[in-house]
Amino acid sequence: MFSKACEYGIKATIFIVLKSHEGKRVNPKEIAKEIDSPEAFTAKILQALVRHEVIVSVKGTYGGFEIDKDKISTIKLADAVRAIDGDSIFNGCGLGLKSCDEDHPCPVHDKFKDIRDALKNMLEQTSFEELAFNIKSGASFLKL
Amino acid sequence: MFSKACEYGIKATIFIVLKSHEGKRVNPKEIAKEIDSPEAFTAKILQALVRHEVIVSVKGTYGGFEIDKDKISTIKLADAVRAIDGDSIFNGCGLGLKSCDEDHPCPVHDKFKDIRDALKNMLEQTSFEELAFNIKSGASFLKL
DNA sequence: CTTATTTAAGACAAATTTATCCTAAATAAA
DNA sequence: TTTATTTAGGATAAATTTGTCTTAAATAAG
Ligand code: SF4
Ligand code: SF4
Repeated sequence: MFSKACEYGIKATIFIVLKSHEGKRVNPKEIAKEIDSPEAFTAKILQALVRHEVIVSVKGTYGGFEIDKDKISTIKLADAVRAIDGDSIFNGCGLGLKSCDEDHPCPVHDKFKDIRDALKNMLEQTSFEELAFNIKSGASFLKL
Repeated sequence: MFSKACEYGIKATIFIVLKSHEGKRVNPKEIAKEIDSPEAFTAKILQALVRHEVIVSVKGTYGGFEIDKDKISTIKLADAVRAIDGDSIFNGCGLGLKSCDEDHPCPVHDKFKDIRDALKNMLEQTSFEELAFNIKSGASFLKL
């Protein structure tokens, strides 16, 4: 479904939201430990999230990654997915014809479109704040 | 979503269904041309479909790949997907935790489960015969 | 039985994704 | 300003997926 990079990116963003709520910044080491991911690879993914303005980085002592407090509630799953995997999951799908449209669809188009749209809606409607809240309350987990 | 191999496998199976309806066998060359895929790689995928008993192979002169006529209507998208990509798409998902269950879910579990189940249902309910019929009627296409 | 034909299988190669490592650039503290 | 700290970026490596090629095995026709 998602690339490994995207999975790490989503988990990392949830953790950063969690920490940003407390007004704290986090570094790649801490993040990788928390989400059980390879540290250097995670750092690369964080760079991509910064470039796409999903998260913010601060260099130097006491630096790290964070999210603007008043922006936290606006970030959706789709933002992280788009930053890392692009939007192929939103428009490309099924049998991956080179140039497909409603008038020249692949055989699974009608069946597939509904699933793809449901996925798209879910990703665009689910906020990281909501996901982070469930971690905090112990309803869900970032590793194991 | 699906691997390239799985995409080719699905298209190939649709084409084989189409030909089997006419009582004809097809070889990898013909299949690859029809679905616009690399021939040798497609041959490998056909082997996997044979091993998983989705299609049947006949060696020697006038040999090729086919599907038992009375079995055609029973084959579902899920059969080909399982044969090639395994069942990770049916149970693994979301953030890919190592050992996840309802009691120890990842943060996206609740959101994700619905999509995954919808996908699973679609794959298990859609028959290749139905897809092949749409090709035949010109409602959908295998390439371009 | 012999031969031509076709799939099966395994070794190999290319491309992509995942992951690591080292150095540069930025920044804040002292 | 100097130094310590931290992210950014590029080179490299490992693993996986995608793709090719050659030979073996099976089978039907003649
Ligand atoms: S035709 Fe429809 S289902 Fe098939 S690849 Fe294009 S958008 Fe996806
Ligand atoms: S969505 Fe549910 S089943 Fe999928 S990885 Fe997360 S916890 Fe596991």
